[in-house]
Amino acid sequence: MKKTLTELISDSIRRCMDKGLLGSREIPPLVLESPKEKSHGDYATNIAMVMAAREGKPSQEVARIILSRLEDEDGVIERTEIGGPGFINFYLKEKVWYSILEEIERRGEDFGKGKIGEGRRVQVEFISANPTGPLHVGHGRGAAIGDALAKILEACNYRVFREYYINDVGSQMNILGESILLRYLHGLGKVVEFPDYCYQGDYIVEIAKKAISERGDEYLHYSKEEAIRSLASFGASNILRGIQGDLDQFGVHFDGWFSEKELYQEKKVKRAIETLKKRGLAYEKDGALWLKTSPYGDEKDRVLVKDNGETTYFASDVAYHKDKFDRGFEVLINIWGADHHGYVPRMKASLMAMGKDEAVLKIVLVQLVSLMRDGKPIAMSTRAGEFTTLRNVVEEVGRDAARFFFLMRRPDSQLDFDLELAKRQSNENPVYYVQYAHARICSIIREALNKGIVLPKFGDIDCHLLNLPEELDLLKLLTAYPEVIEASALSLEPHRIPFYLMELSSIFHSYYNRYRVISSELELTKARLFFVGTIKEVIKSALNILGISAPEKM
RNA sequence: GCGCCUGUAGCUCAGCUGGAUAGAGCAACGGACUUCUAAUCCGUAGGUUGCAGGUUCGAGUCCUGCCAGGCGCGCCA
Repeated sequence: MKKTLTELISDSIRRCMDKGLLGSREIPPLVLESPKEKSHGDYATNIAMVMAAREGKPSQEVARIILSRLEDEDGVIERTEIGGPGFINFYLKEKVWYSILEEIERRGEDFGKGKIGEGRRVQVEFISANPTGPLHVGHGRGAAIGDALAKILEACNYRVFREYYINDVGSQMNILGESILLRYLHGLGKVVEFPDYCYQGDYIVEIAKKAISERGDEYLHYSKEEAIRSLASFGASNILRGIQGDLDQFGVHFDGWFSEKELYQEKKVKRAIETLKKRGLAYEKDGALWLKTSPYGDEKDRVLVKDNGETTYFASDVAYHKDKFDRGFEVLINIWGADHHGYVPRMKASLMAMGKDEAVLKIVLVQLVSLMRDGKPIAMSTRAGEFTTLRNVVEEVGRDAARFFFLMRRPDSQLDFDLELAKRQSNENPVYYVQYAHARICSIIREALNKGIVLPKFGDIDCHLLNLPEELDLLKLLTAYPEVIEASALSLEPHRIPFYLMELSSIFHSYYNRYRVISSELELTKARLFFVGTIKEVIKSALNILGISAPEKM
């Protein structure tokens, strides 16, 4: 609807310019908003005020000129007015809102989907936690956001590929191997010291036990280096399986798992470095090889190959991102923990060094999660790490509540996650509030069927019976649903959808308490029954995008 | 020291990319179940948008400087 109206207005402005009524040549970006105040119409635009300065005329007059050439062929506009400092307010005819009901029926599960993606291939890389331990709540937030964004983009006609980058190379792998080896030796009765820098969690002990039961004392015959390397790889694959299990339980599935180790095995890091050298963007200094990132906005150049011949983590990342492009992705979205934000400029710079536009890489920074219980923070030490795993949280509060809580806030604001609140089945908990609205509608429909009422189609109802203020508000919200999805996709902000759901549910609950859907008046019953059915569909669709279930009974 | 993020009601947070009188939920108080699910609803109260300037018709939103909190500034990953 917004789109239709926007076109009407810009057509009008164009006509005014053609006839010389307006002096400007270009139409500034047209902003159409739904005013909070109902007395300001269904939609309002500030275009006259924006143009006023350029035109050298008072904004009210500009507004009058624009309105004078407005041609509403389809007859969607009830009336217009010029308000306040020069807003143009539009009041639409009721029939406009009813048309959404027909659209929801016609498009079914596709309602809400848009096409701004134009089939572009986008890769969403998220979580990408090192395989050195189980996922914690912070990863959970990244997982929920990454997965929801992927679904949002899919709904906007992007072709989405979800990928997990496995950081299975480097010093943390050595530490993993060493940690397991020490537990392994201890398990075989050797006396060992367990240093602070090693991974402390009990899962390391479990992996060591597993190594013992599967391989016996085999590793005792290896050299220390050999044993560490072998146990690191044994441990990493075990931990990775655990991570996959955790994600499965959380309902997150990847299209691809990309191993850093394979990046090296396939010589992709070396080749990426060669490419950069050829472009004259890598140079040697102090025995190391540097990438010129500073010309592209980074504060200094970065090392690709250390003076000892080893490549840096940055080098693999450069190669990894080059590989993403080589695989044909047009847009890259990385979900990162906010503690990596210092890394953003150099990553973007490296893309520019490869001749890419930095805008094709979008990095969503996700802030920390503070776990709480009844308003009190839970200590997050590595030592007491057990309770902060994603698995434990999901087991305690459930998948739906966990997802909703993770998605409720803007990614870049810190999140307080209260376990007791997430479990509580009461009005303090927004998850159930939304799901309950869905279940209630299902219940109404069940009741109607019990009474032998045939579920109506759009063609069977008289929409004009739906003229209560609550009904019109709900219709307007349903109309806005596709716009919410699109805005989430453009801003990469999934939290807009939980907020939309809470608002929709709120008006529905209020409507439910005040009026009856099933009554003795058959025509009214039919109209309302169809109407609440469309609300149910939209709630279900939105929950589905968030990866949350829409129960029919609660 | 430099950089990034955050600062909005007692608490947790929105605020549609600069719009009209800043909004929700929770907590508090008072009400509503013989009617499609009370995991709900209705009402009351709650604000110097961290502080000070600036930009303009108009600022929670943009620019500058402070203050507070978090994070980052490696030839670690």
